[in-house]
Amino acid sequence: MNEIVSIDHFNLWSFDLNLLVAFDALMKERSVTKAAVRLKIQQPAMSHNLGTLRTLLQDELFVRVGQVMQPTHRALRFAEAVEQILSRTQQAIVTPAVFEPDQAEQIFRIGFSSELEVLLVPRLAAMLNETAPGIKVLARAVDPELVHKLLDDNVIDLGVGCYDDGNNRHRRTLLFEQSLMCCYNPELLDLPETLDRDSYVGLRHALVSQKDAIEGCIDDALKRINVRLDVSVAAPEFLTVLTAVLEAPLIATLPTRIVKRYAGLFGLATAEVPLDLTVSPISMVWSAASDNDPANQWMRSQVTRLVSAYS
DNA sequence: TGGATGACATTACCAAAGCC
DNA sequence: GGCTTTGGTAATGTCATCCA
Repeated sequence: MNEIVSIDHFNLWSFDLNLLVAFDALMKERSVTKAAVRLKIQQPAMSHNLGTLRTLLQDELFVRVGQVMQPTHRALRFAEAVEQILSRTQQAIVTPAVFEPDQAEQIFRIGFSSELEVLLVPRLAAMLNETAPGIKVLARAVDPELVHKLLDDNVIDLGVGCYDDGNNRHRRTLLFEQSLMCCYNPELLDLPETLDRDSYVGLRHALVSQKDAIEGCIDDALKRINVRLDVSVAAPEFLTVLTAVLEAPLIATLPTRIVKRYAGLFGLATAEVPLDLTVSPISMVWSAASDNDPANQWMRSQVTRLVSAYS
């Protein structure tokens, strides 16, 4: 088993690694002049390189035998290591960075607003299980006000939710516009099929809130139209809000996608929101530093594809 | 003929000073 | 405090030449 040796950067810095290239050329050509031609430098420059190598390695390295520069025993041993170093370095330089999802082993940390977490994570899990079994997703609810800091601190790789542009360290793409619907338990609330504004405002409400404010995520939209709701329950998870509505005579105002997907499962009735509520669109945000990272690019494309399947 | 060496030119690096 | 400019120094390369 190879011993792992820590790199002494200071000593390597003081040793010009181009000397290894010069040494390799000398080994292959067995001639200072031909080695110089190979590296497209003049013969004296190569001679200087050989002189420096002789000083650093405290060995003649090459001795002239007739027309040939014959390597010493020390040079022959050194050559094996140099060959490996240069060939691996060249391979690392010329091999483009590619991301192979079926081979990759990686954990993606994605911050979601709770609607997107509920809608996307199950499909993301199914997709990864099928096409990229080594990739895992660590999902977490992220406050819109914190998402850019979490990206900066490398706590999350992507954010998907109701997020703004951030600054020039961040990138954002719009995924879809949001709309809202209401749902309630028809056994606890006797409401007409079409709700009017006064009836809606007069009810007790359950809302999703990832902030301290009980008015929840639609707080700004309500303020714009000068409406205040009587909020009985505000919780960060949609599931909590849906079960609250199931148990209590409350009405929930939630993203249309959530209502259409889960209201039926809970036996809840649905209704249009009788207010002109304009809420922020759903975006995906990431750090500029990971903009060209193939793995991050791949995950962004997968999220975009899964989201478009809902549209 | 081919490697080694001295003189000179160019380039890179570093530290100090000035500016915002 | 951070960035840019400037001048000094060291490293590196080329040319010319010497020597084995």
